[in-house]
Amino acid sequence: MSDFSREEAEASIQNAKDLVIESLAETMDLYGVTRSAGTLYGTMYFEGDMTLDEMRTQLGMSKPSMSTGVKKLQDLNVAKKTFRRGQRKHTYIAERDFFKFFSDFFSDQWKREANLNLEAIDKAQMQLNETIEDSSLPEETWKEAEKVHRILEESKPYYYWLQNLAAMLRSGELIDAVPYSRKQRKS
Amino acid sequence: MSDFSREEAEASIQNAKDLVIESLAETMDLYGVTRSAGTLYGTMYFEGDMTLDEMRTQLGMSKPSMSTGVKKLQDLNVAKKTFRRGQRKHTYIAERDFFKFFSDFFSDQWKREANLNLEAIDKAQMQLNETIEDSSLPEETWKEAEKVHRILEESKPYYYWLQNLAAMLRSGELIDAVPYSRKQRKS
DNA sequence: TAATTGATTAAAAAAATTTTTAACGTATTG
DNA sequence: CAATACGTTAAAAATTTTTTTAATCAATTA
Repeated sequence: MSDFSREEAEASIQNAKDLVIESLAETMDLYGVTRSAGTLYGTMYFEGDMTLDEMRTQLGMSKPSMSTGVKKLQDLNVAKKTFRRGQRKHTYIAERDFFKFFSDFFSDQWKREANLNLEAIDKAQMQLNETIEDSSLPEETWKEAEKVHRILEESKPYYYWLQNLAAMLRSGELIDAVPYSRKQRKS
Repeated sequence: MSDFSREEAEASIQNAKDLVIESLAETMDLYGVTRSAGTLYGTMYFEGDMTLDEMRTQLGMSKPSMSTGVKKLQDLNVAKKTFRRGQRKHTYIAERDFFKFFSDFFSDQWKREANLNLEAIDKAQMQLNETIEDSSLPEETWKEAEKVHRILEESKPYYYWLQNLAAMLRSGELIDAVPYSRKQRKS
């Protein structure tokens, strides 16, 4: 039976895509990507490789927007430059492997976070030691220095843990330690 | 020996704190918190409970800023309202347990992300099925519908995996599966 | 219960980010 | 090697977000 005209069917397909594009864009917000770059990713997600002009046509935005958008997606490793034979324009394709994205993104982020904070803690503790070792200061003062030193010391295990987690994620260990299928976990 | 005056020592302690406050604020950017709310958290991190007016004095900002900042931190579960005996003003204290923060934050975020996308995928696939089942359409059209359907189907394992990861994180399983100490992992 | 203090909401101002238009540089092709 | 097409950078415009001031609401106390 023929419920749909061809045009209706194609509009319906586009509508289905849009539902997911919306949802992907909303998600990518959480990964520090603007809504428009997220929508661009979602659009590319359903296409083969695309030129900047094709993107612009689909999204109705300017070409520099596409250029910077693609750049952001490349930084995130979710878009790659491709070669299309006999095509003068540059082409780009979306990375569809979310596991790879997850691993790259969070292992980088967590490693950076841990290193940044541990470095600050080290510097702060060295500076605090100068005060702590100075016996001529009033009790109140070096007690405060010791308190701050202790608070910082107590936070270190978290950052070590985060470094270890990042390493496990990068190596693939973590991915495989969690089941891939639905409701496989005990209830 | 007396290298420091008391004032110098106190300035030095504050300087040490500031190093870490800066670093915490930069980190919290990654968790969707504005720089100023991040700085507020860092400030509270080294203090006991604080009133809005104490915060404002320390940060040199307006009281409504403190009010909305604390609210954001409460939403993130990194600040809690406390009771200070005989204190009319409200007081708040920073949560220092980063493990708890990590678990709460990411298990929520990942669960939301998985559910949101799986829901969109479901709706999209149902809509695509209408086109796929319509035998009167040109081959090109239902082939496209099938392709999109397949792409979506192939992404599901990732979201199931993410749901499982979120559950493992919430239950504490994941935290304990990763070592807490430095360089414990094989090199 | 009136007066006062403190917190939040609303509206305005300020600041930061995103997007576009326009200019520029680079590379490809005839 | 000239001409043209493409991509990126720069500057301007537009939008969004953040912050503040002002007003309102709520609660405590005298």
